[in-house]
Amino acid sequence: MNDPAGRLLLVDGHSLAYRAFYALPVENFSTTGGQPTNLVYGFASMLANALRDERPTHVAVAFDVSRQTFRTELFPEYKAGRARSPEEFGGQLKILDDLLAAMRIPALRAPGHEADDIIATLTEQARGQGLEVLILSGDRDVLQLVDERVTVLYYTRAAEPARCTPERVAERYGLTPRQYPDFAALRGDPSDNLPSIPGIGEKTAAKWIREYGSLAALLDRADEVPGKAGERLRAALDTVRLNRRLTELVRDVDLPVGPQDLRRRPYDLAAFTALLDDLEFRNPSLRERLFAADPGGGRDRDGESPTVRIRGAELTPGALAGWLAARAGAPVGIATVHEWARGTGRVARMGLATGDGHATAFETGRLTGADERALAGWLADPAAPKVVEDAKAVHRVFAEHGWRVAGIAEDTSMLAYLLRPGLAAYALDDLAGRYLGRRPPVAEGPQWASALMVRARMVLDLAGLLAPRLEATGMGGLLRTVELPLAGLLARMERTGVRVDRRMLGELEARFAAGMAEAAEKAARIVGHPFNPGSTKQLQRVLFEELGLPPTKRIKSGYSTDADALAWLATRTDSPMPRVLLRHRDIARLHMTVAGLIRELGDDGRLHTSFQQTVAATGRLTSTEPNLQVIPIRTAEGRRIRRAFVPGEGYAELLTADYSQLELRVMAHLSRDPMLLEAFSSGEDLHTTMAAQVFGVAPAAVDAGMRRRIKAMSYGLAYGLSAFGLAKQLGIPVEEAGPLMDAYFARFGGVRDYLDGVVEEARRTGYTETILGRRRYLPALTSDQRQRRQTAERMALNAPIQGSAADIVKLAMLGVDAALQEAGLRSRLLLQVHDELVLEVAPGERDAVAVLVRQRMSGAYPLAVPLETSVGAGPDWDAAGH
DNA sequence: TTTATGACGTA
DNA sequence: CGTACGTCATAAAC
Repeated sequence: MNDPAGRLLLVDGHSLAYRAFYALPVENFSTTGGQPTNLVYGFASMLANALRDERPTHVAVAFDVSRQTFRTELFPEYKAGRARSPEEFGGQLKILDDLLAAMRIPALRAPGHEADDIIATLTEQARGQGLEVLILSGDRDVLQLVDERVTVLYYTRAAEPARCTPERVAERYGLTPRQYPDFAALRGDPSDNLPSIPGIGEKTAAKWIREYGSLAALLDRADEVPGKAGERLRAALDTVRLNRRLTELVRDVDLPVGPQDLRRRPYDLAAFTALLDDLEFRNPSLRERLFAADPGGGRDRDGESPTVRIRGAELTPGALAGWLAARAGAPVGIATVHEWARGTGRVARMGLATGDGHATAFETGRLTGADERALAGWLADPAAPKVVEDAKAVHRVFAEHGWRVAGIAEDTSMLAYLLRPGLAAYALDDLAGRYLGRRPPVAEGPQWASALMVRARMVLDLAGLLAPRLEATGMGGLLRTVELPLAGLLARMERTGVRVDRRMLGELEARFAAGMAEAAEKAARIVGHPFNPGSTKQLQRVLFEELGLPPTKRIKSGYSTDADALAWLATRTDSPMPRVLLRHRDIARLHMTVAGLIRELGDDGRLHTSFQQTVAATGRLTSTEPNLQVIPIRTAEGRRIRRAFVPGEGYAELLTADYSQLELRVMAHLSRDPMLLEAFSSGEDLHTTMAAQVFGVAPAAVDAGMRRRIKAMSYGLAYGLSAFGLAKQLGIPVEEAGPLMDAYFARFGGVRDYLDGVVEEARRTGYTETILGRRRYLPALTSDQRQRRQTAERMALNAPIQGSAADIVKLAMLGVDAALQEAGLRSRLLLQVHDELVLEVAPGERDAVAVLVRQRMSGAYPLAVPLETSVGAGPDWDAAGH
């Protein structure tokens, strides 16, 4: 049904918001910052579906302004008795306004009137202009507007709204739409608090309206209505008349816009994507539906850049050398397509673009020999500035061709990460919408060449936008002297990988699998039937129902079965079950780790992890596929896995070097607490020295328990530990933990002052800062929700400590790598595990490497306390540890 | 098939 | 009611 005049979709905003809010459990929908999003999510989803299914040419959303309307003037009890909406409701309505603004959909409000009245008014006007009207609502009052050209999409709990046409209304109520408000007035409406007539229900009300044709006719002839029901009607005439005035929708509200002003417009893509990111809406289906509903198409046409038309074409063979030479010295944006995913593989195709509007694209496999040499030379030229989307990936993929890359001047993902860490993703496709208001074309299919040119230009434009912002925040140096050089180093480490003994891993896998089976059988014997100990749900049934063990901590799905809970159960019962389950957990965990390593192992017998440089909000690196930062170390069985990490062909040993108490030293440096500084310079065991201070005894008199408590508190403080948490950690009553903290701060008060000060300053400025100026923004610090605010406070006091430690380790990595090269050694960095570096040592280089690593690590950054590094070497990772 | 949850390893 | 992560298996939703 295509209508030249168009289709107008009118949405009852409050009604839809209300449905969304109660349809989706608020506890499942909130950002990591604690902002509830269930309402916005549900609303966006319903709206996106309606836009997709109805394809309206015009759209508006109407909202109630407040409860004060002409109806409450007439009838103060109108809608009284409705439960006050929870606080999460109103807050999300504000976000809804932002969402609609970004989608360029008008949000209409009219003081003194309800959303329904606005809808009725626009419907009336649209009817006059020949528009088809669709009304999306969960409120039946709008049914009175239905006619041949006006359909109500009535939202119930069902997934799809019901299409209410005149036929449907007749079917459902036996009434015409015009008769609906008559019927509603007679019946009353509990949700609007309209009184009903005792004894008169839906059936009678509908019958009367049908018989008499209208409410007016019925009331005129009220005397003729027979029986008890007639008496009741006559007793309630005033009520019914009032009801009728309340149910009639106003069709001439004074509005600043008419239907013609509601024509759909392209999204404000920058605002729109930024909002989706802020809300942490990552559901691809929702995102896709919302983008698909953008009348702007959400996608750029080929060949156009934000500011200029790109002049370029797929490269003629032999032309690349000339193209590059003509642009000598100018920053060139690069976009690539790899042969396989994960930032690895060779480069299949690439696009290049400069700021003057020139661009080109080509397949690397079809370059002439001269072009290939020109490209390799240009890539390796530090004086040829390159602007890329992901420097580490660029280093890695070009290395597959044997080409070294130098002169990377900007990296858009790094820029965006430093400017705003903690976002879900920093790929071009994520950033372009937010910052350029455009969506990059997909570099596939017949249009790949122009798409790559546009993408390359977008990379360049994005960097042009972000780089000045980064300079303004003082993080330019961090980018250029730490992160960009580190990207090259990480690419090398990833490509190198770490050798593992496949056979040893295979044996461990079998051993752990057997151990799991054994523990599972033991558990089955105890309860009398087999079950899956890996299933939390089955575990809960076995423990708390079948064995009747005492309840543990409550979680969403019942009672917790985590290690703490099982250990507690073990002390509370004679049943061997908790211990068997703990054993099963341990082995299952080890099995999983080993199986994962085996799966990731390449044909070269080495594990090539990926280091993520733009994930952790504090500035740390992370490791994925496999995650080599979580290889077990605490138990003997776990360390067996470390023994499988060995030096590769041509190398003699592994060497590990780690910082001692790096975060505590950072805390001492940042707080300048005199006692803590002194404790570090004494050279004695740190925790013992501190315990002696706190407990007021000689260091020799400090026992293991005292030391343990102080150590736990020192580390805990850097995480925002409370007395309650400390008590739980140490297994002591809160009444003991409080005084312990007081005693600690009596000696190390500077630490407390510092931690308080960090939070205070972050609240003022909106962000925390590390020693290298790396920022973390924490807007939740000023939240009026306590829980949210306190979480942000803990993040605020931890971020400078963890982040500065990360800064130092990154500096150390660069220092170590540079020193190895300067010394002409073959030994090389393999892994970083937060405060530990793992190297592969060439024969005969161990002592030189040990000295150099210690020097560079301890000298990475001057702190107010010495940076101590311990170094060990051995035939495997476990043996190298200390 | 995809997404959410609980659990747990590391620093 | 202690920060920062990634991975897995299971269960639920689809």
